[in-house]
Amino acid sequence: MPKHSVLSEEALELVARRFAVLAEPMRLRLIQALFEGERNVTELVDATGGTQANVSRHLQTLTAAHILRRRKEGLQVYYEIADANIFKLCELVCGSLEKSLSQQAAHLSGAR
Amino acid sequence: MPKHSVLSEEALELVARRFAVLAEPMRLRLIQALFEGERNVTELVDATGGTQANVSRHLQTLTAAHILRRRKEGLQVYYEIADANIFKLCELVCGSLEKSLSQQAAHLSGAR
DNA sequence: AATATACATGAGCATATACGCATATGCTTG
DNA sequence: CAAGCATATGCGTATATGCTCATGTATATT
Repeated sequence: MPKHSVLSEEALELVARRFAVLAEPMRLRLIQALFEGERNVTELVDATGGTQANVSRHLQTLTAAHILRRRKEGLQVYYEIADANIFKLCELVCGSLEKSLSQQAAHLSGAR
Repeated sequence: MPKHSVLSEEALELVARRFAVLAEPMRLRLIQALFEGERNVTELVDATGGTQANVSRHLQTLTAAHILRRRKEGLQVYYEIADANIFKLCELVCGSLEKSLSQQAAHLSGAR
């Protein structure tokens, strides 16, 4: 039995889709802005510097992916991170990145 | 001081780029095929069912992202996973996915 | 009820990228 | 050095997705 189970074609599609949701700087900015707790759309627009329309769209994408949760309160809509795994995911990728970058740096500085 | 450091715009771009590399079913298939060790291109073509050209391209993308490592041996080129974080990454995403799916299932089955 | 505010969404444009086909490159062997 | 195999790459096409502008919808206020 393999250590890692083999995923079906549909499962791979889903995993890919999930990575794709995280593959957008603006969405990462939004996630980052929500690290410390929930915020409404206007606050997120201010925090990210995006247009209201664009922010709203990305929030929709993140919510559809169950990464964020939506809470309506009167006129405002508050979003917060719904999937705690996001924190670990970001940490892991950042870790990988640091490695890649230090490798590149070593390469550039002429280590051979 | 925030628990999670705020990333610069360029850093976010890099993180997004990294997620984008993983956001392709064929590349995930390749990674999966390499879970148990290194393989050459022809083997990977057979394992994934893709065309040689396409597999070669995706291998290049994964290697440029430092996710795979390339080793040339005579006529063949062997690839293997270079970044062990990939395993954890995939586990995390699969975990998130299961949650999302079970939520959707609960939703569909009429729990409210 | 009319108006204002917060958020969502439809349409259109621009860009990116996966794929297939054909061909090039690199290495080995006779 | 010619031929053959393994791998890489240039190019064209199709499709997906992000962004902006304008407008729609819901809730609150006067």
